[in-house]
Amino acid sequence: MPRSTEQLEQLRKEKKKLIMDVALELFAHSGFHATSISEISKNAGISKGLIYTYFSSKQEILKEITDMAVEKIYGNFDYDRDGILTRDEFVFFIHESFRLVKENLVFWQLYTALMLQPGIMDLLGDEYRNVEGKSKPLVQVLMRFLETQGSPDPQGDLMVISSMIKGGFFYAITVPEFFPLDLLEDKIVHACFRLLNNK
Amino acid sequence: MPRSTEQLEQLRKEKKKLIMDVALELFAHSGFHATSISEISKNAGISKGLIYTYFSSKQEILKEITDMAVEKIYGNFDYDRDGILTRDEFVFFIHESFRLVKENLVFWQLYTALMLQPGIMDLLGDEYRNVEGKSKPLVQVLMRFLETQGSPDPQGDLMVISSMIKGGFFYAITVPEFFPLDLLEDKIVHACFRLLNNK
Amino acid sequence: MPRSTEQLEQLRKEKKKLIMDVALELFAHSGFHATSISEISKNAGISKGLIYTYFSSKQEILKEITDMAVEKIYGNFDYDRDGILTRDEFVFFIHESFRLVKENLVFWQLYTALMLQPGIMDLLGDEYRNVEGKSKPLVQVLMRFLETQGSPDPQGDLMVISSMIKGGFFYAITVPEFFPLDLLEDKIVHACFRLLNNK
Amino acid sequence: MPRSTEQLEQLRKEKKKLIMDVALELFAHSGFHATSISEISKNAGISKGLIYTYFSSKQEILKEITDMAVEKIYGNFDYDRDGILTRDEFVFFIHESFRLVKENLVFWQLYTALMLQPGIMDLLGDEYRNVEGKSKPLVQVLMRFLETQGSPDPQGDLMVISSMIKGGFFYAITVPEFFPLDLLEDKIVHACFRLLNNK
DNA sequence: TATGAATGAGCATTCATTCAT
DNA sequence: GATGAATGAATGCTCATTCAT
Repeated sequence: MPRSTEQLEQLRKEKKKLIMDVALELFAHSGFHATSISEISKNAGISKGLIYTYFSSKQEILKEITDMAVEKIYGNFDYDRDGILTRDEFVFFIHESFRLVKENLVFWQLYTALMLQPGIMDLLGDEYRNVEGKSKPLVQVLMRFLETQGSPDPQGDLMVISSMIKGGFFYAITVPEFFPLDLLEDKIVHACFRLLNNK
Repeated sequence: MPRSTEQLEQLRKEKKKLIMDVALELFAHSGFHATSISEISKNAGISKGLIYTYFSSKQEILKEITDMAVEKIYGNFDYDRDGILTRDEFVFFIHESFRLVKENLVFWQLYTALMLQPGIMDLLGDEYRNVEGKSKPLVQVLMRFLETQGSPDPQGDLMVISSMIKGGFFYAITVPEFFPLDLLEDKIVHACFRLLNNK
Repeated sequence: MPRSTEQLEQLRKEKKKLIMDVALELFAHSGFHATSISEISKNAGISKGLIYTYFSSKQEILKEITDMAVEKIYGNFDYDRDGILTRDEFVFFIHESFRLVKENLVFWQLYTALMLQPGIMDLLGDEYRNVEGKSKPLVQVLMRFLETQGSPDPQGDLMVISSMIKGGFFYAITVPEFFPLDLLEDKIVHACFRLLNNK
Repeated sequence: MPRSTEQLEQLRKEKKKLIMDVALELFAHSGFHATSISEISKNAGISKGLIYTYFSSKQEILKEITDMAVEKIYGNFDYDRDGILTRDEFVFFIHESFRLVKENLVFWQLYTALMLQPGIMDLLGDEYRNVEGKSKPLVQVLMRFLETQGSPDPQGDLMVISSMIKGGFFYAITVPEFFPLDLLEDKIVHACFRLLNNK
């Protein structure tokens, strides 16, 4: 007699997650192409063939990893609320962003590496636009915030602040031991206000 | 009559450079693993076998590309001079850095992608430390500059300014069309002084 | 309460037949090797595993298909009766043969394809000799018929008539739309008598 | 220094032919799907990889085999000349056809097996129409011949004669030891005239 | 009986590398 | 120096078969 449907469903979910976790780790560490299905299966303690019960191809593993991460990351990141950021919300927004990056370091490492290799991004098709697409409103929220703060040059400040945050993320992802991250966050928040206050 | 030794030497150098240029372009565009020796040879208009008279392996091409680029980039970048930066020198320093990045976009793209994949970095061995190693004094020069400018928190400012520059580079490398780069540079320089002035 | 033994037996038989019917269709359409057990199970609406309670291997499905078809086809084809064919019986014999082919087109297609691949035939072992073996008396009956009809060259006529019938079957199997089959049958019967009459 | 172009060209041609010969033998014997590239390479005494220097895929080997055989077979088979067959030409035509089949038994075995598996034929694309296409005028020539011979039922006779020849070919291909082939040819030719004479 | 997750050998194909010419 | 034929290990993937449930 077959196993109960729920049991099976549960089993499938767990195994799928296991594969994705292992794959994410390996992809981030050695790159997509340098990671073989064989390696993934070995690290996951399963057979090569089983992977294909859960994913139709290596690419699909990548795709689903991206989807999962994007869902997980942006899912509960309600930066947009009413579209208007107060000062407190802005502080919260930056710290929240850093928290997300720190909590998903491995994914962001993979994602950043992916972004630098258009060849792979193309494989992902529309999915990747999830990430890029979802970060666009973020820029708009930031822009509006700079305007409400009375910045005399919102566009210039946006560039500078975006760069600062992006750079901070980059340090967090590539050499987290280089700067004490919590300190870096504070300094960045602080710097933002210093820039805004001496309009 | 055999050609003179120098002529031969010259020919070798040119061919080697050709191979490295082609390889860099392809590595940056499609990634190291997705680029085959066959492709490199085809794009360089030579035979597969010939590549192996210049390089002992595919990895060595990557290694030498890194060496060459580091040499070329940091070779004539005398940011250190007397170890002390004046304000003008600081401005020059940032613009010079951006110039270097813009002029070698493809290399930096490859290099950044590489940095995100320890797996490949490890293959390169000590060579990669050239880049990291050579950038350390840069940080020190910056640090001293911040101190001479009377920054009340040189370490914090270093973090923030480093992040800003790194982030700017990242935009330059990944989405150069996103921000007008020249403008971005100016804004970053300007922001630095705004930060330093409102100590 | 358990079902009666016969009921169970009946169920088993029906399921087995279902599998064989589905398999025959798929084998004939895409070939033995290109048809997977997975596909068979899907088309039969059962699980992969269940197939193995009815057949010990993929090859065995093929074997049993052949057996079944041969049984079905030659089982109620009493061409032999008293071993002597009258003219009417000869006519009936040819039409009956065509009917068998037309009614089991898919099987004959598979069988003919199989015959052309000794590799697979070998796998089937003795079973295939069922078909070849059973067709031998057929040839003898034919031979005797030609003799009784006073053919001056029974062996030659046997070759020619056998070829004609075989060729007709081939057209029926591969391009049934090429010749109107009923017409073809008539013409063949007619040709046989024309050949026999102008001894 | 590289080998001379002609030498290379010669080498390539020979090796390509070797691969195709071995592949044809194996395909005909065990079928396309049951024959692995590994087997082909082993039988040809070369490495697996080398096959891909000459053919881009397994399918392409099949395609080129078909092309080659069709070229070879129909290339010097001028059945059409002036479109009109005399009696002598008709005799020559049948014997020539049998000769072609006997000389390329293995190919025709493969080809016939292929025809019975639409799945594979589709892989070949337009190429296969070469064979089918080239045999169409043949039918027309035959038809005209029957008319000039004063057949009262050219269409019926075409069916019967086509079947006879096709069946003869089938015996030649599948069980050449069954009928003495030369005898079979004569009997078929003879039967044709018997059919035509007793209009 | 029936399921489908799991296995692992096998397949077509790719590619860094070697070497005879 | 220069070529490209040749190699064979490795890759992504398939599939007949097994087995815990």
